[in-house]
Parts: sequence; C-alpha cells; structure tokens
Amino acid sequence: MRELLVIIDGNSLVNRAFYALPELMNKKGQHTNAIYGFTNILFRILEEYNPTYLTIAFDLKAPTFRHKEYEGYKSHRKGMPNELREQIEPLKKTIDAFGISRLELEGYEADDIIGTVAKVYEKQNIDVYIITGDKDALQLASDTTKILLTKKGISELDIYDEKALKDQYGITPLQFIDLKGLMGDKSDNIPGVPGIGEKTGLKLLLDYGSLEDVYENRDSLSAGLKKKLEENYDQAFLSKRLATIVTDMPIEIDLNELRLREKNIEELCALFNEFEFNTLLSKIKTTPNPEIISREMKLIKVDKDNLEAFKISANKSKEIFIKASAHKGNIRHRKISSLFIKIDDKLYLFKEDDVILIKDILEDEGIKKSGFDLKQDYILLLPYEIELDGIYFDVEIGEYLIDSSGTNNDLSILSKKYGAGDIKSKEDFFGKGKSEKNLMEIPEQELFLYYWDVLETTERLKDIMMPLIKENEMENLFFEIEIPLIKVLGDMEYHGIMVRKDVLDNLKEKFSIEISLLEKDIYSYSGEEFNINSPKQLGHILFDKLELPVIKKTKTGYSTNAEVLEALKEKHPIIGKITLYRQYTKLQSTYVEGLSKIINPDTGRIHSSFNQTITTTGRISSTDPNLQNIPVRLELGRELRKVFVSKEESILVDADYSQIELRVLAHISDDKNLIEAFSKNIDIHTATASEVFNVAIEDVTKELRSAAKAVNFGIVYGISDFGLSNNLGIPVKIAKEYIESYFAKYPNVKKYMEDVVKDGETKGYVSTLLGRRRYIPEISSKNFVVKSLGKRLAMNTPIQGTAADIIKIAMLKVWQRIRKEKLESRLILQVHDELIVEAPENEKEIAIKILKEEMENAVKLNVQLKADIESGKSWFDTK
DNA sequence: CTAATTTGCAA
DNA sequence: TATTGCAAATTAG
Repeated sequence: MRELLVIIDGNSLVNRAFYALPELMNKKGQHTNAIYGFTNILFRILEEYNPTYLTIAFDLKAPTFRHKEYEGYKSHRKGMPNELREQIEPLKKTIDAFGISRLELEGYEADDIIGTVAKVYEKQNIDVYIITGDKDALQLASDTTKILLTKKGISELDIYDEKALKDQYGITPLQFIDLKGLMGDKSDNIPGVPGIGEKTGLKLLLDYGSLEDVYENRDSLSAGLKKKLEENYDQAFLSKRLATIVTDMPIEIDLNELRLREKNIEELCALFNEFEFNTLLSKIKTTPNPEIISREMKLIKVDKDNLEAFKISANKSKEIFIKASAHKGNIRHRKISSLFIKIDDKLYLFKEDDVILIKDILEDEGIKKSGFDLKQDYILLLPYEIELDGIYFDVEIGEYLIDSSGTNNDLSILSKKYGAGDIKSKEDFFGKGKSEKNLMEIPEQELFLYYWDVLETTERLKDIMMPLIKENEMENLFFEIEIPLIKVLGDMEYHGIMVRKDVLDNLKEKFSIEISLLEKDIYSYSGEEFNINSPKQLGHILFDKLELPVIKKTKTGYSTNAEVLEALKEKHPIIGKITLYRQYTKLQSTYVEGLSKIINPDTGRIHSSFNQTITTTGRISSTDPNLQNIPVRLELGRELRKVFVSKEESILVDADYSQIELRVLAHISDDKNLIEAFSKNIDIHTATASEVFNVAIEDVTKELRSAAKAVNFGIVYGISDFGLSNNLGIPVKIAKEYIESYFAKYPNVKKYMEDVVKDGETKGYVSTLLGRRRYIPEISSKNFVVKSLGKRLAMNTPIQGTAADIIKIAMLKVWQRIRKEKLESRLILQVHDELIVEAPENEKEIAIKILKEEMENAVKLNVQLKADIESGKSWFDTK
C-alpha cells in the first residue's frame, strides 16, 4: 500500500472555521470557534484518511516576493480580526500536541510551501492530499496529488485530481495558472485582464493552450477581445506570475519530520480543558493512566468473619471513599447490591446483608466520607436505618462550585477535564435506554474493576478540586452550606409529600369533560377537525383558513402562543375557546396525569428529586416531578394544590420570604431609599410607584402599582428599556423614563448595576454574598445581543444567587433545629423562596416559630428579612 | 428513537 | 431585547 502525505493549508482552514462557526468562548472570554472547527477537521482527517505523514503550512507575516513585485497584492485584505488572531497561537499549540508538524517559512506563502513539498514527494511514490479552501491549489493536482477543497463552510470536502479537473473544466492543472492570468482573482487582488471572466478565460485556454499561446493567436479573436488583451499585456503576465505557486523553493524537508507522531494526551487534555471542548475531550483516545494500572489492587470482600480488619483500617485512616450500587426499585425499599469502600490501596466490598455490619463506621462523624453524588448513597442507606454521617467531599458538588455552568458532568468527563485518568462513563459501562444492563448481568469482576476506577478517580478529583475551592474562597460555602445540605435534600426526597389520588382522579374526570366540550366548539368554528395541540396545524387554521392577522412568527411558522391569542381574542370567538382548551390540556397532561403517574404506590406520596448542581445561579431544581412549578396564579390551576396534603393528624406549615430578591438588592446596593422603603414595612411595589411616579403613597392607583411592580421585576432581571416596554406594552421611550426615574430615586441601585457589570467584565465572573461564582463569558462578546445578555446576567446573578444562598442557610437551620428539638416535623419542600414543613398537629406552633425565626435570621442584612407563614391541611389552604 | 421546537407552569 | 428552571406534545430526520 502506498503511503499518504496530507498537507493542510492552515491559514485557509482556520479562516474558514472562524467564519463558518458561531462565536464560541470559554469562561475567560477567549474566543475558540476557529480552534474548535479546525480541531474537528483534524479529527475527521485522522479518522478518514489515517495518513502516515501530516503537516500543516502557515503563512508568516513577512512580505513575499509577490508583494515586492506588485504592491497591490492582497493589499485590500483587512487584517485578521482580533477574535481570530488570539486563536492562532493556541491553535498552533494544539497542533503540536496532536503530534502534527508545522511548516512556516519567511518570504513564502503557505501555498508555496505546500507546492514545493507536494512536488518533492509525489515523485517519491507517495500519495499527496492537499486540504485547502483556496482554488489556487488546483494547479498542483496530478494523478497522485489530490486537492481537497472545503465547500460550504467546513463540513464537506470536494476531491479533485487531474482527471476530475479535466472532466469538470476541460483544462490541465497548469492551465489554471493561465486562467488566473486572464481572469485575475478578486480575493488576492490579482487584476488579470479586465472584462475576461471564467467563461471567456476557459474558452480561450481550451482553444489555444497557454496564456502565451492566446496572445500569439490574438489576431484570430474578435476585435474587442483582442483590444482588451493588448491593452493589458503586462498585467496579464504579472497576474500569471503572481498566481504561480512556487514548487521549487530552496528548502529541504526530511519526510520523517512530517511523520505523524504520538498525541501528547496530557497536553491535549489541558488545552481542550482550557478551551472547554468537553465533547472533544471524550474523542481523545487515552491510554490508561500508568499510575492506575501499576497500582496493585486489592479487593477484600467483607463479612462478619473479617470485619475487624476493615474497622481498624477505617478508624485509622479517618477518610474513606464510598459508592453504593443498587437495584432499581422503590425509594423506601431499594436494595443495595454492593457497597464499595476504598481506603488507601484497598477496595472493600460489602454485599447487601453485610452493610448493616458497618453502621457504626458509616454513622461515625469522625470518619470522613467522600464520593460522587453522595445524596444518592445517603438515600440508599436510609432504608437500612443507616444515616450516613461525616459526609466530607462530594466531587459533583465541588465541580458545581468551581464552575456552575458545566452540563452533565459525569465522572468520566470530569476525570478527563482534570487529567485524573481515563474511566468509562456510566452509560458506556451500564448501557443506556433499552440496553441498560441489569446489575445481575454484569460479572462481579467487571463490576469491581469499574467501581475501583470510580473511587480511584473520585479520590484524585477530590485532591485536585480542594485547592481550587480554597483558591476561589469557597470553602465556607462548600463545607458549611452545600455539603450539609446533602442530607437535608436527601431527607426531603425520602419523606416526600402526601398526595390525594382521589382528588386527582376527580380532576381528571372533570377536566376531560371540559376538554371534549371545548374541542367540539373549536371544530365547529374551524369547520374541520385538527390537532389543536399542534402549533403548525393551529396556525394553519387561524391564519390561513380564518385569515386572522399574523401577530408574530416563530422560526418555523406562525406563533400561536398565549400572548398572540390574547391579541386576537376580540377578532374571533374561536380564540377564547383555544385559550381555555390550552389551560385545561396543560393542567390535564402535565399535572393531573403527570403527577398521577409518579405517585409512589408504596408510600402514597410523591418523592421528587431535588438537584443541587443544575442551576447556574445556585438555586435548587426539582424533577420527577417538578414540584417547583405547581400552578397557583390562576383559579383553575390553583385547584391542583388541593392534591398536596399533610398526613393524618399533621398539618402543612408553609413559610415564604417576602420580596427576598428586592431585599437582597437593597442590601448589596446599600441603597438608603430602598432600605428605608423596606423598614417602613409598606408594600414595596406601592412604595416604588410613589417614588417613581412622584405621587403620595395614598394616591398610588392599581395601575401605577402594577407598572411599578414590572419595573421592580425588570430591575431584578437586569433591566433594559426594550424589555420593560415589551412587558408593559408601552413605548420604549416611556419605559426608559421609568427606569431613569427609578435610578434617580434609588441612586445606589444604579451604582450597583454599573459596578457589577464592570466587575463582571474585568474578572469574567460575578459572585453572590457567600462567594458563589458564575462565569459570564457572554459579557466579553463583541455581539451586541450577546453582550447585553452578559450584562443582564451580571446584574441578576448576584441577586438571584444570594437569595438562593440565604434560603439554603435557612433550610439547614430549620432542619438542624427540628432535629435538636427532637420533633417529628419534617422539611418536605423548597420552592426557591418558600419552605414547607409537615408537622404533627401538636407541633404546629413550634414549627411556625422555628420557620419564622430561622428564615428571618438566616443571615444578617442591612434590611430585615421577612417570612410570611400560613398553615393548613393542604397546600391550597396555605395560600 | 432521538433531538429540536413550541408552549406554558413556577419563583 | 427580562432571570432561573422542567415537562408535555408535536414533528423532523
């Protein structure tokens, strides 16, 4: 088999990549799109062509002989934009880490280097592929040299060899130079013969051969053409010289220097990590970390016969790494298959029946437990009446604090990211979806090896992350808040909330009657049956058939959202019906049916998952089901809250913070007027209205209050005049005046907004009161829209995030106090600014007291925190 | 079957 | 061209 040499035109490709891809940035604000595109091409070339030799040619800044001969050469080209320039050096580093050689020579363009190298080696019986976006390179094609031209962005390559050129253009590769002489090249500012383009040029060359031949035969051409040629004689031959790629540069390149070397995995990992190319990280074929494979592994199966040795070791070491693997099943009776504990270089394995033997170790606060997603382990142990204690370091949470923007960070991604070795991802090991393996199917030896890797990696990551958390001054946030919160959330999931299936069933019946009536009405208006749930079909009916005015479009067609329907409601009676239909079907499918599906048959309760590592701001999120978006605003939806109840002889105590975000704003901006508004204990929107619209408190109308409320919301979200005008349906100019008036009354709020944006721009991140960070790469974007988003994020995140910090502290304090006072009350829900406790009736008063005190005293701010408390048998009753 | 799109619910 | 989430239904590939 012949060997293959691939030569890449680096400048051409990096430009293509830059302009073809959208703006990408890492969290430091460094642009990475060109590097990303280029790297993707590299991966593709390596996979598809598997070349023996690979080299990438770059231009250097120095002028070439072409500039000296013709000062117009490429003179009209704009310099490289800074967003691209800053990517060149990192790209070269990346190429080096790939083990790919680079060719750069002063005084010659990449084309010349490519031409020379190609010609030298095609004579040595090597196949040469030249990859570029520049058609000039076609002159280099031969029967053994192929030109691969990028087309349409960078995703596809067109392959040309000598024969393909002949077929398509009818001329030889060398005649391409003559063609350039005739037609010139706009992109390089090569003039050619004005008035001759590709069509005429090709015809002339087809008829006569070369540029010289064309001139010799000019007499047989039409008068006009002859004149053009004669007037531009010098220019034509200059153009031909400029377009000629040098193939005999005085350089010697040893083929061996172009040989593809081994990748420098460590360096590549570090680079991809810096660029935040998480998807590419997994593409790197890693060799197992030598340290891991050289370590001697010792698996010790522990049962009652050899328990003592384990306990001595655990007590001595004081730090263990744990992971439980469990069968699928009910939260209260989920069976642990094996519990793995790593201590130093030993891996201990406990089968289900033996886990209880080490209850004392697991509950010993003095023995530190580290792991990945320890909430899961905590919950798994609860049915065995083991309450995991001494939880010390959770790698998933560590990563969340280091960078809250990360998405689906499983252990395998993290270990690559931090260079902590290579490990199979959960999906790779267990399979996913239908082919997910049952624990029983996996040979024990394999399982053991997998968990060894998991715990080994966990330990390494812990060691890597700990200093990062320290550096970023997040130790307090991590150890005093997030880690202790694991158990609070675990308990909330484990306890769940009682639901009334009978109420759900009634609602289902009631709703389906309404829905079918509405369907009939809608079909009678539309004159045909269609799927009302399909925006496409609904759009067709409303805007094509009924010819209602189009208010808004989406990228795929007409918009039919609530706002649009609201605008159309007077135009046709069908609109009101559709709005109602939407309301009912939403409640039916998402809530009535959704919740029914997920009631735990065992407990009669709903056990939602509370995730601690999802949101960018520090909030908690809830899934399966999401209990943080149960309807409340509309009468109809609010009914659903009757489903959520307390168990027998208990009561729900519901406490929610009053205006926590605006209070946080008052504190961090230290705005006297805003602080004073809160201290007077009057409705904050009314107070704002009075200030902004310059009326006495008593004279604030409903309308003014509601406008002020919108302004307050806008302020919290990072205000823009456009956004506010949109929200209030007023002109941008008026919205602008509102904002200016607000800032005039609350000058320190204005100062805070300016400062936090500035701070975000210089540091690349913003922080909450407790030091939680969010990186905002958007803020250094050149794109106005993206940058504006960045500014709003900078303004909003500290507010929303600080409120999240505060309620987390409150949750901890409430949880701890309930335990300390040995109550049977339980914290069961958190909805961002609201906590719900299920309390036995005789604990109602103390539960109220605890919630009130702990929430209002969670932190000390320049304004009082206020919590409003209600109680009742159902969530509906607490509002 | 999966991914993207549209819609709508909460704080 | 207003912040943060989750989920259902439809539809394109």
